[in-house]
Amino acid sequence: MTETIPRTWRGVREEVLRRIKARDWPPGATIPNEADLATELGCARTTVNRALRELARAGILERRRKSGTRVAPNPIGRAVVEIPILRQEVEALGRAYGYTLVDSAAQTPPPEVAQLLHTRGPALHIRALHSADGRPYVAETRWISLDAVPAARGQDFATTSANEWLVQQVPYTRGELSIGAAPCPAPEAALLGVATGETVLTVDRTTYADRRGITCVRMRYPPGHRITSALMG
Amino acid sequence: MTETIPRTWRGVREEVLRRIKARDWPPGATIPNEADLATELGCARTTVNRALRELARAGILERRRKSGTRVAPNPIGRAVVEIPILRQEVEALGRAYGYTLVDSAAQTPPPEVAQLLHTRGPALHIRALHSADGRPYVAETRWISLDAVPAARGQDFATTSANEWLVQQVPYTRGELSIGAAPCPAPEAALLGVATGETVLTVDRTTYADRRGITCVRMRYPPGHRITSALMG
DNA sequence: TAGTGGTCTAGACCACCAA
DNA sequence: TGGTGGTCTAGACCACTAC
Repeated sequence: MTETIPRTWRGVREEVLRRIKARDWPPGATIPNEADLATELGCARTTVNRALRELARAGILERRRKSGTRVAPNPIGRAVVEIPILRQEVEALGRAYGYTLVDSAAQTPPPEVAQLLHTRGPALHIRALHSADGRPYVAETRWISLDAVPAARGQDFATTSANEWLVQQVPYTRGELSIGAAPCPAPEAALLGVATGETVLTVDRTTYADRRGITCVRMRYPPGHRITSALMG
Repeated sequence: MTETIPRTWRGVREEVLRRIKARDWPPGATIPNEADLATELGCARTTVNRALRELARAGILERRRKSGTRVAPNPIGRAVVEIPILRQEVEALGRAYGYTLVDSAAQTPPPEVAQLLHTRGPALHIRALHSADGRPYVAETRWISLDAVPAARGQDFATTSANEWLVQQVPYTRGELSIGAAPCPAPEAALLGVATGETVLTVDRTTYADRRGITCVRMRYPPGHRITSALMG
């Protein structure tokens, strides 16, 4: 009963997954190298490489030159949270998008912001409210580094949100995301229509182009909002 | 000034990104096919394919047979949230992990849970507290489908958390994740040491094996906790 | 039906790194 | 320094789908 494995990279991936689940290759175990696997499964090493690469990206395998490939000792689930432009996010829900700039001014940012942005220079401080069907959707508090994005100084953020403008103008290469629940300060609480100090869902995001900090933003959502995502096993 | 692009898939990726950023290929535009790009850049089509595939996975490009490859009209940022086993998450912080089973009983789940799990049968209801250095880290409220995981009935969750046991025993194939801030009910509030009804960071997770619901769990974190992640541009 | 991406192959060389 | 994964190549065939 030699079961035939499709000689495709997906077939190889399935076979490897099967052996992991069957504990032929338990967590932490080193699996055969690419060349041996290719011989055993009757396909090219390139095909095995593709399969193992995908599994490594999914966190199932860990690969290192010379020492080989092993089954990840600690299975880790991953969820991919998508961060679209807010206008599109709201419109995708079939609701009318609204945007209001509250204030915008070049200032010296507080130390913690300056550290995040890797700059000592001035930054543009922006507060805005995004709404859906006329109701508060999210309050945005943002700093934009004028060192990294001098063009932001002359930009009018009353009609186009900084969110949208930045995505279109200044591609970032990496960033950090932090989600929590924190008390909402007065200005943003007023925008959201919640009590000052009420705990709200808070998302912090800092983005960089290479090593230059572009912007850091704090989004506060009114009660009931949920961030959803698919989970990958 | 024909600048030389490294004939590697990363080099091709950078060149494509450069053209997108330079608006040579604006959002929505169709870019040359793989064969033409390979000729122009002086590399094999396989190399171009790899580069474009990676960009498509990152959401920068959209690819379809016959109609070709185009720049994604709506740039979408993606963040990958990792969900390790709680014990490992706590220990990775250099803190002592603690686990306490609060109660565990087979019950008929409420309708909303039954719907999530795709079952009308009984389910195992579990409440537990995970702690770090003796302080509450997260309160877990879980339902496990006894249809999908009959072995859970005889399992002792007093020493090994359901979190850990399930990951080891029942690989899931897909799931859903939902993050929000919601009032904490009495039993969990007591565990976390917060006031009943206080708003706390709440993470809901439902996992499936194929189409069978395995488990759905609600994690409630005490004030101050943050979920962090890297952002991919 | 023709054009485009998706994949496989066999071979080759390189880069990294544990022993 | 040798073993392993990382990648490139040139060619081939296949699968999907817009026309």
